[in-house]
Amino acid sequence: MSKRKKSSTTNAIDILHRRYYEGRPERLAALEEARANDSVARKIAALRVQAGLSQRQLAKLVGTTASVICRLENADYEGHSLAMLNRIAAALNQRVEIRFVQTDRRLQPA
Amino acid sequence: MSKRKKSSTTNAIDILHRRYYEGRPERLAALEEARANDSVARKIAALRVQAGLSQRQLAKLVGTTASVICRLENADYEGHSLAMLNRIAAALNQRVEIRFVQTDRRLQPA
DNA sequence: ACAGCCGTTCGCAATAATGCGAACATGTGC
DNA sequence: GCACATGTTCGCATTATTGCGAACGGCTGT
Repeated sequence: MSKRKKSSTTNAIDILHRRYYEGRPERLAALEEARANDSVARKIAALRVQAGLSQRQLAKLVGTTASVICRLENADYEGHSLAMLNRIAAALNQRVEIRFVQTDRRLQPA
Repeated sequence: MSKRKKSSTTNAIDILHRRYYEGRPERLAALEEARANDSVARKIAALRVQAGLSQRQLAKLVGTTASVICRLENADYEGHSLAMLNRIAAALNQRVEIRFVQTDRRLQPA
């Protein structure tokens, strides 16, 4: 595990990444979790809008209320369950697919 | 849910599908949910074995106990949460990726 | 102004997942 | 037999998510 800095990076994100996350599994996990939550929230919202539904309409299809949908579409929400994702997916004629992908290599800029 | 259903009839699955699932969103959802749960359970187990870890070892990495891991690896378990999946993924140097894919047409055995 | 729909936030009860230890059955090697 | 490790199931306390109504601000059209 060499620590030599090989590339003279001018990218601030890389620097910040090295400083705050590299070698800190907990922080990396928290980062990934936040990213995942945001991603899921956005996907739900996108799917709903794409289907031309309001939160209340989707809520009715899913069998819940608008406040619940709103909560799910919030990027900061951390309570996503597969059960709920499946219910939403089923209501929108979709299915949820879950994959585990390696994160060994460096992450690329979004 | 039955795992082995290899009949000689080529359209038995189609017939059963039409009879029990078509036009019944609730049953379709339940079917998909069972399939998804089984899939997730298997993926967790596969990842753990692939990493050469026992349930207790993974539990320690994740920050829980072996009984919890065992529960997660059970195909009938319905309580999968993104939080737990992320914890497991992080412990195994992976990240969870979620996708919604359309299931408009007839579903096909993988 | 009014009615209507939109997304959003709050609070709280009810439900469900997690956390944890204990115990069991199985298999392996000493 | 014994010790050890594995996967498994059970019960129960703790924690978190869901369910639901109510209310708010914003926006549109009448």
